[in-house]
Amino acid sequence: MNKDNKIKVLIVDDHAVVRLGLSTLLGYQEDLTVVGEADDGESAVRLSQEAKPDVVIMDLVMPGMDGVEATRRIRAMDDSVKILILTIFGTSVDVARAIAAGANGAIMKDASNENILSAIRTIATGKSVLSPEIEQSIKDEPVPPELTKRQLEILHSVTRGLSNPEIAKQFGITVDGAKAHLKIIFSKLGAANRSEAITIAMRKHLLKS
Amino acid sequence: MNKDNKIKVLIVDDHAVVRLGLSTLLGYQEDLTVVGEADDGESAVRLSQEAKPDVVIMDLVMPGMDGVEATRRIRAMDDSVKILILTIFGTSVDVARAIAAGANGAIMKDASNENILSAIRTIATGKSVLSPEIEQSIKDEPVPPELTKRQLEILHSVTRGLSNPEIAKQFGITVDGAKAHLKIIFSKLGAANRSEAITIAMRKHLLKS
DNA sequence: AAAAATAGTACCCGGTCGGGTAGGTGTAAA
DNA sequence: TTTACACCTACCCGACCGGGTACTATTTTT
Repeated sequence: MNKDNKIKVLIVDDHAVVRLGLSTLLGYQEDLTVVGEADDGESAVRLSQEAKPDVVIMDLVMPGMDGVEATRRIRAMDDSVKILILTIFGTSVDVARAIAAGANGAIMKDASNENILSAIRTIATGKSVLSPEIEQSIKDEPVPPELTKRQLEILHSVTRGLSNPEIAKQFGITVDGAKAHLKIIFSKLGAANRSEAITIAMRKHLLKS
Repeated sequence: MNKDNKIKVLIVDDHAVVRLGLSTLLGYQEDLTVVGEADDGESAVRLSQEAKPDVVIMDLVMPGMDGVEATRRIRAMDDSVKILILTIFGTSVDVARAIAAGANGAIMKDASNENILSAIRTIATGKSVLSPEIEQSIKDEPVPPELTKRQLEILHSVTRGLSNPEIAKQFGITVDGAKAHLKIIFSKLGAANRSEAITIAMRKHLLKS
């Protein structure tokens, strides 16, 4: 790993308590050393250049640049840096995105301290770590149903309770145009109507609000 | 507080990392001592009887009995125990419920270590601690629009995309009956139609899923 | 005991919804 | 250069939605 034979770890989490917990946990381990802590994506990217960690423990939900984007940038700069997603919240969809962005593993919020340590060590050797639940949920949702920008805008209007005539007026198109969009949205989401479409879109985190 | 003049603290959180972080943080303080840790509501109630803490640091979202219910029971048994909600996730509505259940204060996920410590000390003296954001959000939603059990069941069917005839069949009532429920749900939520009702209900966390 | 809320049935009516079909653009990949 | 897709228009049609009103019964609250 490096001359001291210790695995260098960078901790990235926006919660001070979690950072303290992780650094305490890692501090007790003889084969691990914490080389830095970051509380957002920008700092994470910067510190991973300066401190050259072997493993980055990365939270997903953070203010500013999120964990997925930080993962992408760190891996783009140096793909010898291994990244372990440790998501306190964050859904399986987010994790799947992070994996796609280059993360080497992910463990969920309910992980025990032992699980976290073994995950770090496993990842440091170059192997990947995926909890069975996450692996399953990635397979369950092979294609995140992609909606175009326009379709998302229209869907957002639907969540605000707008009718097709109202949507048409708002977007300067005809009612039939609005309906045409809705038809495609429904078929992409597998929804039978507006109500189900909203629920599905919420569940898949397609809506910002 | 007690003969050692130390504030006895019970830590309740289902995340091992957070518990470790908190106990580490509190361990450095001369006026604080950790008398126990719990990872769910049941253990929290039991330990608060055995360990007689002065302050309980309570997470809201936990498997099994949640923080709100645990708060209610602990305060019911002994209202000299002060409870500080430390919510990693958990919305302002949840916090408001916890306050109503007897919690003495709440701080949000982005609290610094210093904020957490000062909140513990403040609460131990009998004062209450509420972050400005939380205080504001409690005032913003003075009346959580209460739906009856029946209305929530029907609203849940709506989120699944069921039509009025389908809802009627499912509940063994007439279509007019289903429509009558929907009319009341809409007026309570201030929604113009099913779509807006779903969005509002989601935002106010009235739906379990 | 009276008032209010919940739950349910029933009818009317205009507007909306969703599906089908059939086209017309433009843009961006194969 | 086809092919595909996003975007938009147009028409038809049966079903559905939401609002209004009215009435009954039970339970809860005052």
